[in-house]
Amino acid sequence: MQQSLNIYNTLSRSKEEFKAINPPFVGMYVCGPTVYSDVHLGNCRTFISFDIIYRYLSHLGYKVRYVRNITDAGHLESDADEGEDKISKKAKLAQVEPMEIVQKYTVGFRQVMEVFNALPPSIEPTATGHIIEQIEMTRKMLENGFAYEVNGSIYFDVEKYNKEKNYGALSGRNIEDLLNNTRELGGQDEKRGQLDFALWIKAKPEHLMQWPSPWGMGFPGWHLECSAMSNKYLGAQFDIHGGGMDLIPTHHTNEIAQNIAFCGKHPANYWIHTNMLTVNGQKMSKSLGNSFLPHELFTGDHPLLDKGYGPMVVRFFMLQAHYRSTLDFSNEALDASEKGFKRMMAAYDVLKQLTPSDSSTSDINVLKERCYNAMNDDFNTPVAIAELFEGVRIINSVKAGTESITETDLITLTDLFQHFLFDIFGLLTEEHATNNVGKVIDLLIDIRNSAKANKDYSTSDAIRNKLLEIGYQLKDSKEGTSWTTV
RNA sequence: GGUCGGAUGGCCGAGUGGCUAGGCUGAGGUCUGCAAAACCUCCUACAGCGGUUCGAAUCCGCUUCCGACCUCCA
Repeated sequence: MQQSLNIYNTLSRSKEEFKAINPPFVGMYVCGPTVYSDVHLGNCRTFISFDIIYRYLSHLGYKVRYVRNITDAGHLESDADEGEDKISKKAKLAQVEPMEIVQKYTVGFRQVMEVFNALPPSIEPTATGHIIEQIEMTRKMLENGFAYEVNGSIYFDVEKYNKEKNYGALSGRNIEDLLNNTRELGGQDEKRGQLDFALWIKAKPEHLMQWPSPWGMGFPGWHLECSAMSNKYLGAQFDIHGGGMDLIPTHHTNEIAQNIAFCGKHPANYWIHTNMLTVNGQKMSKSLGNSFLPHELFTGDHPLLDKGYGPMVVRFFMLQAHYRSTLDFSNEALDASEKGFKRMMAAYDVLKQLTPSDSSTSDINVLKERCYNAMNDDFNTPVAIAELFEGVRIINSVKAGTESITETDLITLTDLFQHFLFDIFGLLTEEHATNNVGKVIDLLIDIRNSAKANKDYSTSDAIRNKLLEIGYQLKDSKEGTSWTTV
């Protein structure tokens, strides 16, 4: 068995054995959403991926402090540091308080996460709740000579930073290439260098969101809140920092620069980045207009969808691809996952009813080992699921009587399925019918059995077909008739 | 244009220098009054062209195509 957990680290571009700084404690920071609009499915994929990582680390016995921020200020319309704060802009359009926008989309985000059965993080701090920390950090960066003030705004001096440190360490780019390829953004001449970014932005009087600072009224730049909050809750150096891949070149690169400029320490040992969800091969994004909202997916109310899919089917679909691969979104792929998910869950129900024998025809311990090996290899959920499907085959074969399993192995297998399906993958069984419905169906099964005994097949078929129409499927077997919801 | 990453069977998706996942679909079979489910078997793929090697889909080079980032984006 592969004992150790290996994680692909963006910093080294290779898999590394995971070693916690202070075991059994693990600090993990994940960049959360900017709450100016609904989260779409691509956003969800990232948070579901980190939910799995959080769950697996916890399952292994780590005490994880999982910090995921809510960015509710500072995220500008463009990186020219000229535009308006995204939330401020939305608030003006809707003629509401910025905090109403923030509240609406924060609540919406949490609801969606709950529907996907993603565990809430240990701490969910907000940018507006940490203005003081951000001002303090900015002050320190000025003091350390990595930032400069222009007309009440503070900018980070990237070229100066890069003389002492490696600005492109995370993205793998060198600064000359970046300088040569930076597009002319225009309208921005306060900054000394093209790559410089704002730490603190002077607010115009009409700005809705602004706070007092040593440099006058203003608001913090995007990137800064994550540096400030990770530092506050996880310390200057912690174990894991994550987010979507699209954050690597700018947001995370700048975060690292800020933390180093602030205290000289690289914030995180392992940088984990999740890949994009695509639609017809293209990244799902708000600006491309190809994004799906979770409720559109659940109801099927979207031009690209033939039908709706349950949140657990979507979760299972996402787990069938590795988090570092792009995943393409289509009806066909969702259909396949839906069937696979139902088969998996049906097998779990069967598993609970199996009767043990004196010997096992399959090596359950090897199966278990394979499942853990898969997860230990950079959280390889698709391989782990493939192994579990081998378990499904065993379960169904034992039920059919073509294979057998000992009591010890049965316990191992049951634990394995429970741990993986529910604790680690975070799946939920679809709500089974209430007891009363179950009793009524059992009664109908009895009546149908009498009819069958009398060879009154028109009655027995009618019962089966009508039940199927309203969503309950009967399955005859040697042990009797069972039923499932469709 | 620059940087980086991909191209896997009908579809989705793992993986990897020799033992060639898995799900879905399709075909056949077993079971069954018939269905459904389940189980068994089959359809055996790695973009193209070279090279390294006893052996490559896996390593190297070139070509074609696709994507991401360089503008806000998980």
